[in-house]
Amino acid sequence: MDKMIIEGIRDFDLSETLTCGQCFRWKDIGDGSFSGVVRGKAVSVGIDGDKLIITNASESDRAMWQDYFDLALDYGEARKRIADLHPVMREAARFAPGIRILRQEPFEALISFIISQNNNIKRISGIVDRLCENFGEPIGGGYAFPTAGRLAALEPDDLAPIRAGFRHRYIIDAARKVHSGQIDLEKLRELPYAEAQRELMTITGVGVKVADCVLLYGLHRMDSFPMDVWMKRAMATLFSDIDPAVFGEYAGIAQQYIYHYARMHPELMI
DNA sequence: GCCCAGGTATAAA
DNA sequence: TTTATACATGGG
Repeated sequence: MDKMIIEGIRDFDLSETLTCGQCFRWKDIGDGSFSGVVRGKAVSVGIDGDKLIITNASESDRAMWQDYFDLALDYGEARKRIADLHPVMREAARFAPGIRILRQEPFEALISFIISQNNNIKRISGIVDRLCENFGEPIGGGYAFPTAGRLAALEPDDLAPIRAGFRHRYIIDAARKVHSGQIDLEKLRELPYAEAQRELMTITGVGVKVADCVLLYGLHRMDSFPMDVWMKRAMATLFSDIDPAVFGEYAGIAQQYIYHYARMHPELMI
């Protein structure tokens, strides 16, 4: 357990990627690096030039970390392609050149985005922290994300310590549907987008927006780009002339660019 | 106090 | 099928 170095890093900005609202367990240490827990491993990460440095990672997990940070995908190329799709996308893509779509654990993404509804990023992070501290397995330097089985055995009131309010019953319902096999998250990787979305929405507290986030951030469904979530909410007037199908395999990244862009241009939101 | 936050469930029109 | 309101909590 020491420093793992992954070389040849390009088009990767840790702050843009880890604080953009796609994940909630990374903390800014202050020197440009971040500490967090992924798949039960507590590490810190930093970038120096073209080197990604992961501290406290074991060498046997190298492939897992490359996968998690989506290092196999050429985001520079993706960004060019997206910029060429639409003038608004060219503008939006300028604002977050270093964003990557992480491959988070599906169950963690599901619970995290249930918590995210009608909430803000800072408080979401606090609730997720308390969820892990109270119900996650202790690991060296932190806590793993709780398993579906552990949460499924609880009652909504047992979640009082995490202070997520009305979302407690949603979290328990999600955990029980996953633990019982009623929802098979892995299966959602292969299903047509609309079917995967419909399955997720059988969970109380999961609507189109949460389902979209779970599919993109938890299952890396890069084909997700629901009109009813992003076109209406963020920039209906600017995108009045576009067919979302043109985004194809870049839809997920395009969606993240738009969200990031819209955050900096609230006047474009409806 | 009031408003908002990576929304959704629920009831009513 | 569409629209209005409540929802727990905490920061500004």
